[in-house]
Amino acid sequence: MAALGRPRGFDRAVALDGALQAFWEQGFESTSIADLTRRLGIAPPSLYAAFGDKRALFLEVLDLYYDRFVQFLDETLAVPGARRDAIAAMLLGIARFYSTPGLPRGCMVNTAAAPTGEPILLARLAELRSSVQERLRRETRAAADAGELPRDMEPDALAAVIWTAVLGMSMRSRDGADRDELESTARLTMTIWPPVRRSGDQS
Amino acid sequence: MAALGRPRGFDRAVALDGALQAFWEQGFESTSIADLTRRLGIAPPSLYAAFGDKRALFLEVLDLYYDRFVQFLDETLAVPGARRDAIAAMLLGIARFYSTPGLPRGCMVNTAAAPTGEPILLARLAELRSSVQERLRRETRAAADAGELPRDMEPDALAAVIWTAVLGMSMRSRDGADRDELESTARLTMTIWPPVRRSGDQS
DNA sequence: TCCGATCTGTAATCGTGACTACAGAAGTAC
DNA sequence: GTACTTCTGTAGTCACGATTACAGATCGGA
Repeated sequence: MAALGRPRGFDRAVALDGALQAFWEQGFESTSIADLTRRLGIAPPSLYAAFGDKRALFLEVLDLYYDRFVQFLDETLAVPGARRDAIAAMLLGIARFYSTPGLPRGCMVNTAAAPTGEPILLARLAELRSSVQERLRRETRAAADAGELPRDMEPDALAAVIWTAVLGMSMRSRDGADRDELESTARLTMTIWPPVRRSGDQS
Repeated sequence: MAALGRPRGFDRAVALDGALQAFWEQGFESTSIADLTRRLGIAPPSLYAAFGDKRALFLEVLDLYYDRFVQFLDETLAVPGARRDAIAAMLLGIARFYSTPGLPRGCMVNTAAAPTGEPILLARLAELRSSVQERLRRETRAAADAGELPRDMEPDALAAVIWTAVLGMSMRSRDGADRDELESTARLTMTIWPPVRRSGDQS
């Protein structure tokens, strides 16, 4: 099980996390290999041996980021009770996530990385966004099935508005919006969806 | 009045419009000088003589784009009647603008151009966004002064939500959302702001 | 017609950034 | 200890893209 040859002189997971920070802050294009080697304290050949080229490293970083984000979604949406409350909590949680001290501003998938002229990376980013949007649609459809939506409200249209708010909050965070402002937007956005008292509800 | 020396062999305004298209579609970084000279049909020295360097050209393009956008805002918001109706029309107009056939998708200031590593350009873009956001705030404050807002609704928070929708719609347009979807989002977003019957209103 | 001024096209220059050749170091297996 | 394998550090290579030098072209004015 022990690896043959000289062992790697750095922790791969730590390096990947460092690359995540760098790409998240500066995006794909303006994060140079020199930036990465300086930040991670390893020389270019080590980087290339461990992760492949810059694109492959970025894709791996994306997966890491996305997995964490999905885990957050799962935890937030798993709470029992009205779907509306879970989604409201999720939107508020995203507002807070986008304004977490110590983390880069906004969402890496939405705003930070825009590698124009890198079709493969752009496609992957779009795929991840699409996946989250689809997840939101599942939630609002479930809410509709549970009778939590007003009769004239399309679940897909509701999901689209919420998704639009997520994207917009990410950009506003990049532009310097503070936590209070984002939370306010999250709350106000949810007023689109009036709580529908279901037959049998208390209070 | 006639210029001295050999006259320019191309129309400066047409070239500027071509550069606008190119930057809008591809962003600053991945639009190369070669792209521009090919598209505009002029050689590099002519481009540099007419516009200065790439950054200066981009800034001039930005001004052109922004002036047109502000003109659109002015026209849409100048209609008499309830401010809410004007703002709803503006949001709907933006949804349509972001999905205009023949134009690049989304807003150039919001999404297309993200010249990471170009602080001056980033600052200018942020400045333009901030300016539009401030414009929205003026509108919602005016609406509040006119008694069009519910008592517990902060005009700045309302402006922030609308601005968030603008940013989000721009990104969704880039991701392929069609006109119907964006219009639906614009309408649903405005349900945040319930029309308040003012004393003396008819119907 | 001749001159100075300005534009145009070709073909460089020049810097930057991704990527790698190579020599040495540091492990395991025998 | 020796052979084999894999990592590390230095110092490149190589391509690409912004920018410009230079020679020729085209204009108004004398």
